[in-house]
Amino acid sequence: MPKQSHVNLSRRERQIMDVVYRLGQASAADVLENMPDPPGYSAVRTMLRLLEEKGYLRHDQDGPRYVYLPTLSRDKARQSALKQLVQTFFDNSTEQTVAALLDMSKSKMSGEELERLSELIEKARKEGR
Amino acid sequence: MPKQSHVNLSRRERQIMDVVYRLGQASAADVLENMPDPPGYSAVRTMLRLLEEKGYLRHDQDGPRYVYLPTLSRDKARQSALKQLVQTFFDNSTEQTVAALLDMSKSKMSGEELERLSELIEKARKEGR
DNA sequence: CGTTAGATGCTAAAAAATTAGCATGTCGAA
DNA sequence: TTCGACATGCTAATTTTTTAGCATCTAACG
Repeated sequence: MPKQSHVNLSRRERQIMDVVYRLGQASAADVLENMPDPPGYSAVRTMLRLLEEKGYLRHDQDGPRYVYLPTLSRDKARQSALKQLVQTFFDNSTEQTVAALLDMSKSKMSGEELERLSELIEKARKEGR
Repeated sequence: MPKQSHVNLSRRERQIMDVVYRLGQASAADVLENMPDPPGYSAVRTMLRLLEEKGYLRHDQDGPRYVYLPTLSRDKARQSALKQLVQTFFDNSTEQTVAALLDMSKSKMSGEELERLSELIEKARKEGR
């Protein structure tokens, strides 16, 4: 079993990373507001500092406060999260995963969205040849 | 922020749940073999017991040994994991998620698979009207 | 210029997670 | 039947995570 860095976060660390990825970037206060069962402000700040020490986050100065950003690009993080999920829950089958996604959200998707997806697949098919 | 049960697992708990979901069911030894940076056998057994206590797993007796299974159906677990991922990394956009999946794996997908996906989308479009 | 609101740095205590160890039970083969 | 391999049950110690508190700094505003 190779180790996956993403999998090595503790519970709070992961919760915080999720918030940061969701928001793109976040101050301690932002994180606090967007966390389930939030601890104190101080606790959040400590975790952010730790995550930075461990290399998962970096911060920019925004006036008086720090704004934290992931060091791993959203794109890479997406890929790695998707891969992990597809492996764990869908036997590594992209097809099954897409099927589940469609099934979950088809009622919420517009015709245009479905149209665009259709085109994406067509493109993939052509490139495959 | 509502709390998501899946998000409340500790690191080891999550690693173990992932293995169990991946395998469908697993003995302590199975889990051990399929874990990154595995601890001792004893530690794994303890976690399995705890996860059962907390209601995430149940066990069947298989001859002399326990085989653990998730209490939440794979289907529900899939949905919940997908939802969480789509929210965190794809701005809640199914379209973007599917696009990323295709992009990640189009080279590995057969023509038939792509064909079937195409049909799935057609079906969703028709149902949408 | 001085005060205040809100930020950080650092440290240490409290709580939770993780691990290992030992006693015990059971099944199958010699 | 007895032994060995391999389970489990339970408990306790260790390690990591998680939290809070206090001292200090900074920017903005009256």
